Amino acid sequence: MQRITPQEKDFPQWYQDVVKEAELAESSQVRGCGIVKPYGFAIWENIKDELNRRIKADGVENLYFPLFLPMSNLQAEAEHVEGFSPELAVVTVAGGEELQEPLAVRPTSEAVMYPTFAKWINSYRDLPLRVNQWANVVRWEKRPRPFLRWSEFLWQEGHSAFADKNEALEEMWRMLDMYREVYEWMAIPTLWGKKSESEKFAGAEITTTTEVMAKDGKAIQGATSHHLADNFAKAFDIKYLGEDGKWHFVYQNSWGMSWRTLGALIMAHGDNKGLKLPPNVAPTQVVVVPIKNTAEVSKFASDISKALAEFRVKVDNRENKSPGHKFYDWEIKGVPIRIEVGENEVADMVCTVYRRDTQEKTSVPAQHINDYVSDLLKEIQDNMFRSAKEFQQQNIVQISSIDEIEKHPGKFFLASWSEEPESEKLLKEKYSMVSRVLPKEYEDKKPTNKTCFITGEPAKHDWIFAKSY
RNA sequence: CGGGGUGUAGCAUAAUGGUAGUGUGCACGGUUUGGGACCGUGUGGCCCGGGUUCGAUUCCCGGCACCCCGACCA
Repeated sequence: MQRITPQEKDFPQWYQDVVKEAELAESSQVRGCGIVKPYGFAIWENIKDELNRRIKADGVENLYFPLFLPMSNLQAEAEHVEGFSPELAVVTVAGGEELQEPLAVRPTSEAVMYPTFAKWINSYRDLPLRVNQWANVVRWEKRPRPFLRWSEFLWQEGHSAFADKNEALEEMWRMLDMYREVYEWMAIPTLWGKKSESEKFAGAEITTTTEVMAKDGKAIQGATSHHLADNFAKAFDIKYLGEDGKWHFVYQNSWGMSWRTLGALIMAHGDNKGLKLPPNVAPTQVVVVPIKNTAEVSKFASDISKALAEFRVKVDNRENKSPGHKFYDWEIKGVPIRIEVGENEVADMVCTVYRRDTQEKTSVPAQHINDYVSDLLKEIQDNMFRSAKEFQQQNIVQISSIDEIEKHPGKFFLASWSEEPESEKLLKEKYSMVSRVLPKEYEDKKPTNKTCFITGEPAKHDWIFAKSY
């Protein structure tokens, strides 16, 4: 029975199948709002814990601001309101009464937090202010997709204010580095750097991004770190009295990563057997499957799991499921290592170890199982990153003319670009593709070609282009 | 918001103007267990409103919901 559509047949369907069959999430009664099931949420919690640890280690404090904000707050920053109005959810009635001023449900919290920042910040001694919140936000998107673009989603959003613009810029890049490292911790390589003018966050001066390549060659915007300059400071009147005795506007950043990371994780690693999880993120790193439920085999399985207690290990003791059924279940869920134990293993005092990434089976003496698993988890983690990196590099095609795009469906493109907004519009109309990122490593380099691949005008930098989710 | 499609059991599906069938799941009993076990018993269903008709799950009209394609999308 084929429960998962092969990737090569219909990639979006494969994705939906994996989300369902791996029991990550399901849809709810409200269109576009998803229910994250325990297995999916456990993965998110692992990512979240890792990210939260890094955020705190960088000296940022967690706090919490409300879900609602007065509509007028959003209108303070012109580009910001223009960018977010179309996807707002608005409350007009509360407590049985029509509200005098409607309340927006936050689509992001700049306009929620910054009026308060204006109160908190008075002196240069109050800077830098660096805070973060874990929260839900709502963006009523036209076409939702599980994890990647649900109407409501969980994320963290960091917000900071500095006296010095350069200090702010340093932080923006440092936070982007943090996101890149978290992705690498998930065995996912990213392409990272600046966004183009048209792809910037509404209200930002600079948006930086980590772009992930899905297995179908589409891009996923993995996390973003923005420099807001003094745009919001002026809109919300956030200023401080400097050492010079004069008033100055602050320079601000905001940076966020959502559970879209799960979508990236699924699409960057998954195969036709289902999800494939790197050990760092896997809620269960090792599953022990007893082939038979005899007393001896059960005891052996239990002993093995005790020997592996330092890892996230689980014994699948379900009595009414055949071994084959259990194998499929854990493969769909992407558990990195499966240990099969039956009468043969008991007799020989060995474990049959299956690794999800390469699908290989090995026989390992029971007394060495802990060392073996310890090494193998590291090896799987490294191997998954290596193969994802290799895949990424093999699927970036360098082109010098826009016409070459149609010869390479499902690829990323590296091309020298004039950075003209009009040329990006043309690219979008013709190939439904936009710029994804100006990789940091190319920012200070001359472009490979002198002329723009779209317009033929002088090129400024080499950029990455791709279709996106 | 434009174009197309679909609403039948928890899920997946079939047939039908006259008592709605199958698979799967679920529950119970038994036999099983080295790649999605088997037998038996049981559980459970026609999106909403109106019209035509002796009779509508079926035909017609309206509504609502969801899915797909497009536009939109830190």
